[in-house]
Amino acid sequence: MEFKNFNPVARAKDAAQELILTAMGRAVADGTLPEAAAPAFNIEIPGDLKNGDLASNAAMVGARAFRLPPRKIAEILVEHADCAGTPFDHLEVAGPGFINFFLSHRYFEEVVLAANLAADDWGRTDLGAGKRINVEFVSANPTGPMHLGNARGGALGDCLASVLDWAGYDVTREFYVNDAGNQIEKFGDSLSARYLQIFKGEDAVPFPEKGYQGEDIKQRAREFAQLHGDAFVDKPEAERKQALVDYALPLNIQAMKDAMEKYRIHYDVWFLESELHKSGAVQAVLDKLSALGATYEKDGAIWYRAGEYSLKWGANKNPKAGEGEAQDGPKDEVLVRANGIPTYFAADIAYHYNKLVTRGFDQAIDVWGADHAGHVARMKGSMDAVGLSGNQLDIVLMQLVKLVRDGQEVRMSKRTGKAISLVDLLDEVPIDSARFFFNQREPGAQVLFDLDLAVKQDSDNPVYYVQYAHARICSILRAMAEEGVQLLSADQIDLSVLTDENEIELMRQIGYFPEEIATAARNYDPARITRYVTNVATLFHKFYTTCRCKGVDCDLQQARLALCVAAKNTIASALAILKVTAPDRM
RNA sequence: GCGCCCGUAGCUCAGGUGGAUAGAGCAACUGCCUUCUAAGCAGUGGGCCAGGGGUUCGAGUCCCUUCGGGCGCACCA
Repeated sequence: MEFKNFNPVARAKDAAQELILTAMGRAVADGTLPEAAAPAFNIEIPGDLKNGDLASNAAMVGARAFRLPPRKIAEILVEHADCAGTPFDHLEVAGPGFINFFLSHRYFEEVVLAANLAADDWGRTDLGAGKRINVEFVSANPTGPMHLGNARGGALGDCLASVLDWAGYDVTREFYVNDAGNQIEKFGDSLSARYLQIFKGEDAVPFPEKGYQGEDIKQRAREFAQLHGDAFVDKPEAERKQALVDYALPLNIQAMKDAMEKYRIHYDVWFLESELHKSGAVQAVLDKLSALGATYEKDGAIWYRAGEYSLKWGANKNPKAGEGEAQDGPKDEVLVRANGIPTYFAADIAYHYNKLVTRGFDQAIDVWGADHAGHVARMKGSMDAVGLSGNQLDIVLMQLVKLVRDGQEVRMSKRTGKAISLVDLLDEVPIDSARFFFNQREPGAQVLFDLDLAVKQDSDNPVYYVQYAHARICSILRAMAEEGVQLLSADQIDLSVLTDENEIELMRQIGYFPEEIATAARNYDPARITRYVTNVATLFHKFYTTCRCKGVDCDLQQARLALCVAAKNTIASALAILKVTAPDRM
């Protein structure tokens, strides 16, 4: 049997579907059911496993079409179903007309086999069929240190990318560096003011009102002053600013790269916004929009006719539309300011055009903070406007992080620069803990990050619960090796002896792994993986306390060791997706 | 004011396209270490799924509404 891309759950569901359709056909053929089109029905995993391993509502939704009571239809279908050659042992009718499917033991044996033999690839599927996806995340401004929100965005984006990779997509991780435009101007103004203050005194040089207040700006200015002394004090402002930015920006970008690497995030691409301006890509996309009639001029600026493009993606209507704007559409957007400088929005359109056309990605995913929600509709709409499709760009909106310490919310302030930075966080909290925490909640849910809990090195911290399961398995394998027990290959072992309830439940959970990854990929929700791996750990701990490997008869011992290896491979792979370490001992 | 997200145990949260008796982890209480790691396991208590209407065989899930949180509505990014 080939276990590449094996997904037991998907296969069982397909088999169940097939089984019902075949039974329906037979029943119609022999006249027990009237001639009727097969209704659309579900195959699902029941909440209570007493109701079978899988269940279908086929009889209930077919009541109208077949003009018979649901239970009667269910009985007819079960009578006409043949489980031979399927993953099922038998079928039952229950409740108001559910058809419940009970898996054969062979199914569970195949799960153990697959998880052993596929080894590091257990869990992978070909759902994505090699489609090229670009996942862009964090993309923090290089003008200052990254904050807690970036930490969540990093963990989320990186794990989302992993999950897509495991689901068979060809994934590129990307960081968009905003090294151009307004905020770089502000960056330069701030640096210049701090530099001059060093030589002229803080009171003598006014700090720009909208400048960056952070200590990091002062630090860069001091470093620059140590290198160049007062050589730039009397230079023209533009020249001084340029020199300061040229000095500080690469250092800031490098600092972000270092922090991300420490956080175990490795980007395939660091994409510079400035390249889009230099290469003429921004101008090209402006020309294209203009040729397609999506722009107009007003008050010296070039505007984007948001209209139906944004509306299609759920944008607000603009209650006070100005002159030239559609009265019943969303607000139009400036692409090129009256001063001739393109806006961030213009560059962003060019950037996504670059992803989808120039670099030929099939799909782009952006992970954004919820504070950018207002940008979603017009960004997707602009893809339609340049002749692509808004469907090719998916935005994952992430709610912001609340930090709790000593039971108190720690307020973050961007303005004073007193926010807890990502670097501070990583100094204080173990990486395993941080990555696990940030992936416990779905993107749309607010995260409460409890610093005290994250730092704790005990069982209150859920990451250790999972890691401990892995370490325990390794410990069993070590103990067996010390006793001189030879591990047979899983396909040489009689797995039919694994009949304890705890063994069955562990095997069942292990079998969910590929489908769990696939669902996480489909829903862009890597938080499923932390919940899943916690479940596996729970079932392993139960198995551990009731089913011993040491001191049992040889056949049972081999079978249990194979189950241990299956659990170990599953936990290790799930943790690998999260980029959390899987220790051999604790 | 307009729009988006959210409201489930004391706390933090799960509950794929509506399904069978609403779950987990913390916290509280009670048990279990001469045997592969007790960072573990077993058990007890705890709920008008924010309130109110509707849709149907069936609603935590879908629709409307009220209340209560969060976030957006720039020639910022």
